[in-house]
Amino acid sequence: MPQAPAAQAGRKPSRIQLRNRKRILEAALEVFSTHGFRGATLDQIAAEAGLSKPNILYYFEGKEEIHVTLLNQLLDAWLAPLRAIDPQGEPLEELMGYVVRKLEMSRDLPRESRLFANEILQGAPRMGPHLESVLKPLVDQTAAVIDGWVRQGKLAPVDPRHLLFSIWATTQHYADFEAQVGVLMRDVDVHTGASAHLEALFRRLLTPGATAGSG
Amino acid sequence: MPQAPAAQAGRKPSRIQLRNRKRILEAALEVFSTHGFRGATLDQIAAEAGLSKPNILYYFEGKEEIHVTLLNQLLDAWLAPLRAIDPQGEPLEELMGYVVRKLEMSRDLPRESRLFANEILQGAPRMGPHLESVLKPLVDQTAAVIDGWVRQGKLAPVDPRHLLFSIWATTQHYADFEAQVGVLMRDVDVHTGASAHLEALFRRLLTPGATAGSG
DNA sequence: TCGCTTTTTTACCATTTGGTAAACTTACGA
DNA sequence: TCGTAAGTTTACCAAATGGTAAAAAAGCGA
Repeated sequence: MPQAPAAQAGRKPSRIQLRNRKRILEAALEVFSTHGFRGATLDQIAAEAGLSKPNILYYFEGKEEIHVTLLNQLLDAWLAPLRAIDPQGEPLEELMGYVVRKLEMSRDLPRESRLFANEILQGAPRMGPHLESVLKPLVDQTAAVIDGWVRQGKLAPVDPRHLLFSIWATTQHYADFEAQVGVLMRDVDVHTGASAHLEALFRRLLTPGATAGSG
Repeated sequence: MPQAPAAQAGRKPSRIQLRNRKRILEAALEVFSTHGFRGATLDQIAAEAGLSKPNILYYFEGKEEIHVTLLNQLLDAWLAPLRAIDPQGEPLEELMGYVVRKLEMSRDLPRESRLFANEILQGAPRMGPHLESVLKPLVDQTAAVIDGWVRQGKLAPVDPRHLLFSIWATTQHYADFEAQVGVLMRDVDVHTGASAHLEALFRRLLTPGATAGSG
């Protein structure tokens, strides 16, 4: 067997291997996040990575493997802030901290956000199982924590899952819909305004006290 | 000139023409919204529409024209609820009504939402000018109305544009991220829960009164 | 029913694109 | 410095895809 580092589970990747795999994933992130899976081509990724197409296929089995690798790596980083919520912490501050961290991720890692959005938008064809096995248990667990906080009266009553949806939606919106946000808020410091706004939005929702009922 | 109804600006489209153009656009909405522009193929659209590929190209100049037609038709419907906000109305109820209408659209027209999301996600390559000429003026105008309401003390202080972003993000999330929402809230009545949650979220934000300041 | 227009189908094409084979070059331990 | 393994390039391919030409088939007013 003269060559086979692509799917090779063999040990100890060489320095070159490490460097080039990283380059490819970085290039692929750029290309996939802006064009989606089918919109991206291996040629684009190759050009962006400064490698030839066959060379890329020397490191990865195919287009799909690159995409899946990216997605799975991403999900971990993506969920880190959620894992960081401390059930022992002060409920309101734990959740507000989560909002802030998610907004920062949206600003600092917009490509990752868009990659993820593209995948989910198209029905999560390459991520469904992962959502089930990784995301769902974590969300169930977090939802239980939040429910506990609500029952203790430390938070205003909320549906934990809808709360998470709102946080994800509002924070990631700045990355995913950047093209639109850019048209509507030209040369303004978007992040600062967003931060203040989301701070108010979620603090008001979650602060316990009189339930703002309506007619 | 034996044939040319595709780009033809000529008058009076025949009954067949009307019916088939509608079929094609319906099929294209289905296909584009799930696969994105580049991910969709004319063959898929043709199959979905029950027509042959060349027949589709008899009615539209090409793939791009179908997409653009869909997008422009969509934007109008999409902005209708925003136009429906009445500057003379009761501020809080006008905005809450807007939230409700947007959430209903997300439930009833998820494909349209995803089509739009796909386009914006990829940098609005075929919609940029339209956003500029149609969306921006309308948003500027609405922002002025909301600002007025805030200055009159009828609403808690908010940045109108960030408010709109939050409304769009939270409501459209249920359509655009349906694949994820479905994993996390299996066989639950998502819409009802979402409605109650967003009602609380935005009513608390917007109800004037003590500003929920923080540290 | 005739004759003309509109609509649809049958064959094709050129390009793009994911992927492969095999030769060639470089890295590196002995 | 030499030989083997790792890495890279050149030259291809088959399938998919957007699109076209032209003939065949409906429609339809007179």
